[in-house]
Amino acid sequence: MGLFEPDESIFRTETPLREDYEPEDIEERDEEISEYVDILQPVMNGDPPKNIFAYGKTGVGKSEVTKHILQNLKEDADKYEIDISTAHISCENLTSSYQVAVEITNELREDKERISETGYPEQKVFNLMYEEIDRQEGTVLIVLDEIDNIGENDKILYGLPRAVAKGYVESSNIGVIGISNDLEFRENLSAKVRDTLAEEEIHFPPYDANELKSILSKRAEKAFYDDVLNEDVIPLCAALAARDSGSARQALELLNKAGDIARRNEDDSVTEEYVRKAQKEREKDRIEEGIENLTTHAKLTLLSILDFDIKGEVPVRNADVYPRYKKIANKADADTLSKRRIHDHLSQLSLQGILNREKKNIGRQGGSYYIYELNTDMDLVLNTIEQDSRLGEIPSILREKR
DNA sequence: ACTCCACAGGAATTGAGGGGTG
DNA sequence: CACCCCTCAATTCCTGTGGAGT
Repeated sequence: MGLFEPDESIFRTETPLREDYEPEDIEERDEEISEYVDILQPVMNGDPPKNIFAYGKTGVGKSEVTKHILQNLKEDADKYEIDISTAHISCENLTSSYQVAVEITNELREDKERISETGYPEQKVFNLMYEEIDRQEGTVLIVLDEIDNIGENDKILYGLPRAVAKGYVESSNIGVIGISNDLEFRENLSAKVRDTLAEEEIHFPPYDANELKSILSKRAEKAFYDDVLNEDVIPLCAALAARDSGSARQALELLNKAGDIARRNEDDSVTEEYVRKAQKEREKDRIEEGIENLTTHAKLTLLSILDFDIKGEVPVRNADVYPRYKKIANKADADTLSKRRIHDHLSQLSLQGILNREKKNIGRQGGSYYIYELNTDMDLVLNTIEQDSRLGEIPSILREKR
């Protein structure tokens, strides 16, 4: 018997549950689709496209619907020999207009002619980008997915929509479709950017439990063998996801993971219990990933809190954490950061849900401050941090103190 | 109602590390 | 090689804040 063999107990195929799966038909988003169609209709007559701002929380179908719409638009345009090109830019790891401009340029270029991500002056990159856009003919639709990542730095959102008017681009029309899951992002845009970018808006509401149920059922039919799922599994996944985020991604992940666990246990049916386990595992994975990606000093900060926690001396305030952090950093042979910086790290760790914090105010005697405590299992923290060799013996020393 | 503590968090700046051109 | 560009963690400096004590 080999190391591997086909497994036919649970999954036919996991593909329909994966994040990158593109279904033929989009479920439960008819309204948004028809809004898109109405707005983009003029493009078919060769008129300049309107800029669109699509917003809604993660996993509510913004990207899926947008891809689906542009795919259809392109196919239909082809039939009538209308020139349309599209670029879908994921701004997930892009934090400035500069980086987005580089990415757009590279997306439109051949692979071997990609430009470097740093080094050029900003204006040069913008010019390269406009050149590349100009090379396309007809209408160019640029999707900026998760555009909120660029934060304050919204130069590109000002430049792109005006490129034609200003003469940087002559032979094509540009349409920008911004996608954001941060609802405040739109408000924080400068007025001149907001007016042009959010010419048209499409709002994606969270899915409710019923909508999730129907999405899950469709996918599950393809993914699982018949009668593998217990009756209440899909409703439970739908309910958990609807209550938490209304995200289809979360619901699908849950279902996939529940199946995974069933297979691991060599069970031939997926039960509600597995769904609940999957829910817990998901949370654990999220925290683990968060910790792994912390910088050395953020980890040292976290270990300082953990040290207090071991002795039951939580919650603690930054004023007390800082000296402890210094001690631990010295032991780890790292130089110590400023108090202000540790204050930022603590803030960041709290936002990620790794720490808990609570505001205190004792008036005249000391004004206001935060108190922190661990919001995560100690062993999970230690196990994860132990893998970072830069921290040497520190995690194991702390472990022994437990 | 007013005061006043000291911390939270914004703003400006730096310097090392990625890379470019000529 | 010299000189220029962008990014990001970190530093320094500083103002705004909320409520216990008066």
